[in-house]
Amino acid sequence: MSDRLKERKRTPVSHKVIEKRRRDRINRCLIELGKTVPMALAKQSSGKLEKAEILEMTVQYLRALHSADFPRGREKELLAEFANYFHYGYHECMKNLVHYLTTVERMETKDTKYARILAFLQSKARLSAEPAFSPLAPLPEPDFSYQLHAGTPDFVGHSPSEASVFPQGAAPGPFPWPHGAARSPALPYLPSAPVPLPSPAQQHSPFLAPVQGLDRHYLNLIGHAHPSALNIHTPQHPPVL
DNA sequence: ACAGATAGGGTGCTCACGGC
DNA sequence: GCCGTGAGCACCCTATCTGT
Repeated sequence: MSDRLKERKRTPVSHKVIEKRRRDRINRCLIELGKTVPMALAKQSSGKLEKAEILEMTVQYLRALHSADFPRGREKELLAEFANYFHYGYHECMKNLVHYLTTVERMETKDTKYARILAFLQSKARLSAEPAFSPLAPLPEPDFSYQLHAGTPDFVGHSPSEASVFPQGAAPGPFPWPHGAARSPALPYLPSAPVPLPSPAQQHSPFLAPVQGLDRHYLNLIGHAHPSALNIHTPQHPPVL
């Protein structure tokens, strides 16, 4: 055996170190992917992201980039839409919660608990919006004015007397995410069930603006066969709010 | 408190490669 | 061709976190 090989002789300790370095490399690259893939970045900004999720989103993202009809030259625009779509979803959840609290729980908007819940969600929304991936399309500050003041335009029609929006007085749902899921569901990133999106005329908040630009390419990117799956072009459901 | 999920660390096994 | 080694993978164990 040569001296050079003797120097490289493996000991249990060295193997531990080598393995440690290898795992570190894997984790480093996963972190990089999390910062690079728009869907992962958007989700990461509001909570923990699993390694498996990062990989899944990366696969999905790469498939989208390599799809034949990906609109060349629109990459950055679409990346920003990916990020904004997550915040749009968060905003939609908040709106549903407001509806639930006021109609099902019959909570008064003056109620301190009501105010605290919304203040908390609002603070989380702001935090998650800060590092968003949006080099070309800065995230507009969501309009939360409806939250604490029933009767503002966004809030019109959500008095407790209008609980009939929910069938049998129940809360809207079932939500497409697994009941009791600690984390967001595995891919597909978007819920499989149709999601009622407001028509352009009903979109008052500037927060929704980026989403309006979503086209069939975007929808294909995230695994839906056709835009109608999300009712974006021809909403079949009345807007929740 | 408990169970399930996840991540990290350690170690054995296998394979490719280089020296003899 | 045989042998020793490094590198990678797979498995197991443990710690931590989170939801019920």
